[in-house]
Amino acid sequence: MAKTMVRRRGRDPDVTRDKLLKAAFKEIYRRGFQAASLDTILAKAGVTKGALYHHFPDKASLGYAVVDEVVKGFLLERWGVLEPPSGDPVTTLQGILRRRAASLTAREVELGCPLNNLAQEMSPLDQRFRRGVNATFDIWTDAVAKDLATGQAEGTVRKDVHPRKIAAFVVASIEGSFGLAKGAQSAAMLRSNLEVLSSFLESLRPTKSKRRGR
Amino acid sequence: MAKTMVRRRGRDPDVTRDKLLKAAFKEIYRRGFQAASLDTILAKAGVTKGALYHHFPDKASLGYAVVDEVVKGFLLERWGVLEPPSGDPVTTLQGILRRRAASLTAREVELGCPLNNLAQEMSPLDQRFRRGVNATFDIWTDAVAKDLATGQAEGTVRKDVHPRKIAAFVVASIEGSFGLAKGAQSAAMLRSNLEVLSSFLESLRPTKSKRRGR
DNA sequence: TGCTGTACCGACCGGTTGGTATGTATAATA
DNA sequence: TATTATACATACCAACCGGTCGGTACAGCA
Repeated sequence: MAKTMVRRRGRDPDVTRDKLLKAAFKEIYRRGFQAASLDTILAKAGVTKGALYHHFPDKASLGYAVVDEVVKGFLLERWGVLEPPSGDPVTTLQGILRRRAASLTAREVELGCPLNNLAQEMSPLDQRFRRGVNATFDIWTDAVAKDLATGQAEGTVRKDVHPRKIAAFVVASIEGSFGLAKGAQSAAMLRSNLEVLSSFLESLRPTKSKRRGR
Repeated sequence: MAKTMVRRRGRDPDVTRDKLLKAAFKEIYRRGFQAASLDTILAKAGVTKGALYHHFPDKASLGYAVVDEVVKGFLLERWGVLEPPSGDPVTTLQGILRRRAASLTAREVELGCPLNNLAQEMSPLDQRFRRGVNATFDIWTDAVAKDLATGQAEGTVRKDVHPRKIAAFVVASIEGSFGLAKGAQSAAMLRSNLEVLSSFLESLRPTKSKRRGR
């Protein structure tokens, strides 16, 4: 009740911060972090420079916050990392791939994966960016690896696969596919690559022929 | 003889242009194209602004030239695209992967693939960059696809694989692997991913068991 | 020898950048 | 109600950016 009170002007720090984060994300997604203009972000957010520098000490910190509070959730949600595992991991992963392929937007094909963009641009230039971005990639990879390991325990995944290795490869292939498709501006290429990855996942299932008993 | 004459000062346009290209490549590789400073490039090349703008109409054109005349050759050479195909394509590709994994430099792991960097940064911002970068990716993909098709004709590659689809996936996986490894700053991760890719390639060979006839 | 075009030099320019300093209205507290 | 801290607003700044422009040095040709 006290929180929802009158609120003259835009004077709500949480809302202001959020507008900043959203606008910054869009601008960074479009032009990259270094080329992103604070004035543009400010104009888009409808906020002044004073407000920005009240909430963040500098441009870099705004970027870190965008990674931690916008991009991270965005990615984890889109790749089903937040959902609890169900059924065998190969089928689950293939389902995610299929759904992502079906729901691609033109903007996604044009601009690629926001997390990967930041990773490529900023990793060599700023350790904190690198760590922030990488932490998210690790969460994703770990989730996939864990699913695969569970699948092995349940007999839906071959015993000779190394879960972490395969998980890292899956993530790399996905990001690489987005990257190539972004260069080629081709949703078809992206879908095709995701299909090939899906067939690769298929090969992780145990071979049914022969050796029934042990 | 006339060409090798006295040459007072640095007054040799080809040499000057080359210094510009080399210095620009390094600076762009380090910081990205947009963040690359002409003054830094000039200082590194030991050339003045007048010389730069004599050889190139603007910064973008310098960038295009770097792609066409430096990065393209660099990449095609490193991935064996220029070498004539020999033996079965799977073994050849695996060999290239192994050699690349063995010869990785710290700088490569830190900065990633120069062509992919440019592709990710500039594709959405500049059509000419996009086309230039993409032309090289196409040459690479085509070469792999052609090898695979030849392999199919010679019986060393399964008939049910779609050469271009697989080739695109291979290139995407390689670039994705470099990208992830760059973020993680891990040569080990890169090597591991290339190994997984190698095992994927293995699966493209015809299955020897059963159906001997036909 | 004089002329012309190429290759280069470097001072300078307007615009944009991230960042700061000062001021002020509002909300919380005493 | 007085005081203080928060949450902005705005004017301003030095540094740097890509790009321009007038001048110069030299090479080849008439």
